[in-house]
Amino acid sequence: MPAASYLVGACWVCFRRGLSGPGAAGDPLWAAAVVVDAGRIVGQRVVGGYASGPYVPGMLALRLGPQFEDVVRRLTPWPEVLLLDATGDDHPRRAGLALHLGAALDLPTVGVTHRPLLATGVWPADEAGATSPLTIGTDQVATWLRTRPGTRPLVVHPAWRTDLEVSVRVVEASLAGRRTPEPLRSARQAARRARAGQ
DNA sequence: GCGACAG
DNA sequence: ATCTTGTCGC
Repeated sequence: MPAASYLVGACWVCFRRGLSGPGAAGDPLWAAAVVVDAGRIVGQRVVGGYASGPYVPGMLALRLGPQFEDVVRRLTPWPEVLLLDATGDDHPRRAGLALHLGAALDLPTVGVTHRPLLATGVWPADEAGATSPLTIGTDQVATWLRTRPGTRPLVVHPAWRTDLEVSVRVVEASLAGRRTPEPLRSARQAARRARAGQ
């Protein structure tokens, strides 16, 4: 039997260039979602829309939740896991957007961010694959992951139906030699391309 | 009062 | 998010 396809999805939202500060409801945006199979894009959707509210730390879902849900629902084929720039348990109410979106879509999710929201932890060694825990109190809620030497580590957040171990494994498997997982890069590129067309 | 603060 | 600037390395 052939090896099973491993379909990894990702979604991204970008705003008009030059927008600064927290923004507001009604900000024009472009949302993109992709599905990648062994490094190849096998599904892609892009949609224009408007922000539901301003950006407030801890309430990202109120700004972008409906837009992410809308674009991902249009995706075919359906991925096995979805990556997005958001947190899971690293949140004031242990309910970051990655958790919300996975629950709403009944789809396993993994958050990937540049920095933690509340959690703290020392950076891992400067070697590919090095990790260190990010904790809130005594609970590990996310993992620092050095995806490439000499670059800032990423924060990997377990979210809907994923755990600390699986989330790191999914991210490492989708790096394709870059610092950022390839599906997320593709989704960002698709959103920006749509923006450029307007 | 001041800085921090997923995107 | 998005912008700018500067630096390092291939």
